[in-house]
Formats: sequence, structure tokens, C-alpha cells
Amino acid sequence: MDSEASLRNERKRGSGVKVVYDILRDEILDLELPPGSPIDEVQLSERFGMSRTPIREALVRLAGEGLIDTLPNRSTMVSQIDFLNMHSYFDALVLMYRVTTQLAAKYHRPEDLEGVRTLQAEFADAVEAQDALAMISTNAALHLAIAEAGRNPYFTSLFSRLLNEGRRLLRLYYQSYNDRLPRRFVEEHDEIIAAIEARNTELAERLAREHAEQIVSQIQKLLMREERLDVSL
Amino acid sequence: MDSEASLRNERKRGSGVKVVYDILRDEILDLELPPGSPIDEVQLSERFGMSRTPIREALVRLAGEGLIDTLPNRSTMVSQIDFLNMHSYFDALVLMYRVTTQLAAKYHRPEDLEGVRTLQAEFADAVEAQDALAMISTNAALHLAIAEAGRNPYFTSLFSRLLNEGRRLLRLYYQSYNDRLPRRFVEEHDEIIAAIEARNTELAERLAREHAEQIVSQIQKLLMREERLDVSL
DNA sequence: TGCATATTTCTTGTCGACAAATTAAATACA
DNA sequence: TGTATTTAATTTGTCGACAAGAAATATGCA
Repeated sequence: MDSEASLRNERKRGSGVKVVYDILRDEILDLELPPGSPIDEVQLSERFGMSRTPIREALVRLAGEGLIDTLPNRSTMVSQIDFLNMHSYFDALVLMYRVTTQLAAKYHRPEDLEGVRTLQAEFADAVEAQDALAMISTNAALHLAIAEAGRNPYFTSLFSRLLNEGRRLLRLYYQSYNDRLPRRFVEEHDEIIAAIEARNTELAERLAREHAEQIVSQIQKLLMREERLDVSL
Repeated sequence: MDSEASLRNERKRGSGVKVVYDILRDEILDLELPPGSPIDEVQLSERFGMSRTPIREALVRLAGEGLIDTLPNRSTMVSQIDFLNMHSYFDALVLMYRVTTQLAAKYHRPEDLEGVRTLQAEFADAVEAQDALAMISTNAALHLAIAEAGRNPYFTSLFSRLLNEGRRLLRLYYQSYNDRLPRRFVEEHDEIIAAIEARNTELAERLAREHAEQIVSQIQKLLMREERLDVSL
């Protein structure tokens, strides 16, 4: 497993941290590194064929985004998904859906919508193919593109963080995405995009709110189902 | 100037980065390090009496919060205050004022209000003493305490970031705070706290919104005055 | 055997040094 | 004198090594 380490000498100076950061980030979000997994610096330095210094820098960045937890002088591990404060997450997610969509209707430029439409087409393909993992990631990319058209970096960065955490959460339950609901999401996306294009801020906000609440209520149903399973075991 | 470096040997392992991070952060927010200031790693390592490694880690964290900008292989410097996208900042600030106050009215516990009242008293003292710098920092602390009573870490962390950036911004114009307006802020704070205690979410949200818009419009007036000055020079 | 203490092992935090990238200075040339 | 190319100096990115803390293991003692 030295496919990454073998790049040792062809790496450009300064690119190491980004590579490590991106790969670890994806592995955490895809649950390849499940919550609670220990993060060993020397192990990572062997795997990526570089010293501990750049590894460490990547870990500091991940810790800054709350993806890993570091206990001083002790182990560092992938952060837990907090099921207790889930309502905080849903509150923030719904609000960001609303406000970013509203701002997109207000401030977008025509060329922004091209990228959005491309991603919407990819999302529709993923739904058609019943590829739940692709649905999750293209959905996040789509809404992030809408947020960027709203041109408020504060909202966009918070929204991005929330969508990433959601990616981790949804991956736990992606099996149940194989029903008829996603098709409704495709239609809702189309409506939202149309409202943005028409610069109808009120409608865009309302549709985004309903869309977000749909998603949240579905996740909550999944969580409750899971809880019942826990009890019955 | 080796008052910091002289602590070399009494420092506990692992505390170095936090010290450097905290000090640099304050110096940036207080404009002792104005936007655009170059950050030299070896200079800092001499000043703090430690190697470049912990300095570097502190800088990575500061970069993660957008307080410094790092160009690869080149200099790193204190990030600029972005006057062009100011409306994004105000939009986000007002929304966070509203939502955190609303959630505080909903979820606060009685003991939360003790800390809030203490900070409100400190704010009133600062206004009475016409200490603009203290007003800025106690005001931020007060609203952050309210946000924490709302118990949504996503909103609280974004709000904290916004208040910090505001601290930097306001410090540019704090002279003009020596007028009668701050007294009105004291009264508005009292009303907001009362609404929170009464768990009147709608009122709390409305008051917070008006309060935030007051502040924003005052800052905007200051900015416009400054622009006129720029033109006349 | 059961518990407290000492020792070893393992992981993290820090260090000084080196090498690559960039910038500044110096030299060559028209 | 002005511009292009080389050379030196500065600064960042990376490395290997060492030391401090904490955890695991071993030892001493009742």
C-alpha cells in the first residue's frame, strides 16, 4: 500500500499538506475512517512517505474544522457525530438553505446558473441510477454552487461545513435513500433554480425552506427508525 | 523585548502554540498588527523564544480563521479588511444577532442570564467611562454570552468570528463612539435581556434585529464619512 | 493474590538543520 | 544608461532526532 508513498520524489514542495488534508478529509466524510478512529502520525507519515511535519499541519487544519479531536499529549481521533445536539444541526442547516438560496436569487449572474444546471443534471442522473452515494455528494455540490452564486462567503463557508457533516451523517443511512423520495427532490431543485433565475427572492426562500424541511424530516424519520432498532436489540 | 522569550523554560509542553495563537490573534484584532503586516516566522520564534514549529502551527490556525493570508513559498501577512464586500458582512452579522437572540429566548437556563447581566453591567460601565475600546469588547462578549445561551454551536462559532472581525473594523472608527448613541445601546440591551428572560422569542428576535440594524447603520455612516474624507484628500 | 510503585514503551511536542523556492543584488552586455 | 542574466541572500517547507507525558508493563510488597 505504498501507492501514495511512492510519489515521494515527484511531489512539488508545499503540495504535501494539501494532498494529506484532502485525502484524510474525504476518508473521514466517507466514513472510511469512522468516528472514534485513532489517528497515528507516524503511521500516516509512513503511508504518505513524508515526515511528520506536513502530516501534523494537515491534522491541525482538520482539527480547525472539527473533523478530528486532539487531546493534548494524548491520542487524536476522528470526531464523533453528535446525535444529542442534532436539532442544532438541523436548525443551522435549514437556515443556511434558506438564506443562501434567497441571496442567490438576488445576486446571481447568468453564468452562475450554468454550473448549477450541470450539477442538477448530475444529481438527476444519480437518482436515476439509484446511486445513493453520488446523490449525497452531487446534492451537496449543487446547493453549494447555489450558495456561491449568492456571494456571501460567511454563509457559504458555514453551509459548506454543514453539508460536509451531513455527508457523514447521511452515509450512515444511505440505504434507505433507495425509494421514490429522491425524484421529488429533483423536481424541487428545478423549481428552486427557476425561482432563482426569475430573481424571485421570496419564492426562492420559501421553496428552499420547504425543500430543507423535507430533507430534515426524512433524516429524522431515519434516526427514529434507528433508535427503535437499538431498543429492540 | 524578551519578556515573552524569557518564559522559555517554565513553559509547559504543548502550551506554546496556544500562547502564540492567543497573543497574535489579539494583536491582529486590536490592529497592533494592521492588515498587510508581514508575518516573519523566524522573527516570531526569536520573540517567543521557541522554535519555528509551534509558531508555524499557530499561524496555520490563524490562517484557518482567515486572520492571516499565506501565499505558498512566499510571505504570509495579516489579512485585509474587505471593504468591498462589506454588505456580506452586515447581512451575516444581522442574521446572527437575530437567530442567536431568538434561540437564547427559547433555550436559555436561568443561570445563563447571570453571566449576561454581569457583562451588560460591564458594558454600561464602559459607556459611562466613555471607553470606546472596552465598549467594543464587552459588547462582543455580551452578545456572545447570549448566543451561548441559545446553545447552537454552529451559529455561535460563526457569530464569534463575525464579532471578531467587527472588533477589527470598529477599532478603525472607535473615536466616533464618543457620542450619545451608546447609551441607547445600553437600554436596548436591557430590553433584549428582558425579552429573553420572558422567553418571548418573537420579541427577542425583533429587538435583536432592530439593535443590529442600528449598529450596522451607524458603522455604515462612519464608512461613508471616511470615504468622503478619502475623496477630499 | 491484590494493590501500589517503578520501569519500560509508545506517542506527541519541540528542536536545529538542510534544501527548495523566491526575492534581492550584482554582474554582463548592448 | 538601461536591460537581461547570474549570483547571493532570505524565507519557507521538510526532515530526522530527541525529550516530555501518558499508557502499558513489570516489579515490589503486604
